[in-house]
Amino acid sequence: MIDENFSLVLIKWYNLNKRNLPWRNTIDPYKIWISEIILQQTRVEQGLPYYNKFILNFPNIIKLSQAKEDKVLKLWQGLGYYSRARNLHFTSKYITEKLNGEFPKNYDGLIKLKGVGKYTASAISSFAYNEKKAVLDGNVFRVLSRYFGVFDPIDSTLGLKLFEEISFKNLPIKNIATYNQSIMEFGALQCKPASPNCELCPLNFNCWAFLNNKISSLPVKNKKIIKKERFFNFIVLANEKFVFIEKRIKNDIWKNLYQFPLFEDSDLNFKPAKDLVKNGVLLKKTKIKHILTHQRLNVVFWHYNVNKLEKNKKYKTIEIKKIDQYPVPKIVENYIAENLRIDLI
DNA sequence: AACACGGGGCA
DNA sequence: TGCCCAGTGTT
Repeated sequence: MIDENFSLVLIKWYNLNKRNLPWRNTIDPYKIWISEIILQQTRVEQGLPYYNKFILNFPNIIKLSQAKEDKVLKLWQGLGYYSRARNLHFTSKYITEKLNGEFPKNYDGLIKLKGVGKYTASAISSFAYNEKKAVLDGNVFRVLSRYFGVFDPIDSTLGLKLFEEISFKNLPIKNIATYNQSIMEFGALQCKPASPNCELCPLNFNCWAFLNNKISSLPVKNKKIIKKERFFNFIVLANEKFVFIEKRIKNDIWKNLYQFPLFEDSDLNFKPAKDLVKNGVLLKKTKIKHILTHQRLNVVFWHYNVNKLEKNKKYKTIEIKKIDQYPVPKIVENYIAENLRIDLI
């Protein structure tokens, strides 16, 4: 499955239709790296403001390596998949301390970095160094499967090998970087997942899926995701000035983010332990459903007002006005915004 | 090979 | 609701 015309058409389309994105105006591997990590499983529109914030706060790898993890996670707050931020920070220190501050200059060096897999190593090595590597992301799977009519599941081992072969064989002789950008941009803007406008597609004259009316069945994916039901009870224990928080340290969602003291239960019948909330007055009880990719969270915020916040071994007592320094999950951020920053207490 | 990991947008 | 998004690390 090789089409000599394929890459030429895509590059031509790209030059006419590409968006102006900040990471495309640089060959600084650091900035390209940041953008690629941010964009993993994330739409350009969602990631763009985070990229700008990141580069503003950490213009180079030294600055990132010197930062506290809390600050890195705070800048990442709301973007999800927080291991990306932790690995980004870890790798910045690794490059600064162990690689003498020098960014790896090829695919083989890049792929060894934590948080950098096949896709990202291909992207950085082609964009920054014009190395001959084909990017293979969600967009590319979609474009290739439709154009060449490939029904092998993209999440199977055999399917993956086949797509790697097809994508590599269709690389142009030169302009690897531009071609890789082209096929991804084409997937994002033209060959969209749902209802693409194939009538005005520059590849429609030779697109297998279009010619066979199979656009909506490609690409093929095997696995279905199962949602786990969980029951979270956050105890917001506060007086006028202070509140308890804790850090999530287990290998679970939101690792290394902060939250109000959490009591996870197996159903909705939770009641806060008396010794924790003694002398407290229940001001408000807020129930919220929070849907993640793999989990359905049933969250209850139990908001208690107390006169005095006694020292607690398990929890950290912080000033409410300083709570914005701590990275928190989106649902906690929402609660803070609606209940703690305004004059409720 | 299968699974865990967030949050938002769209049909 | 279910699927997808510039995927990767762990088990």
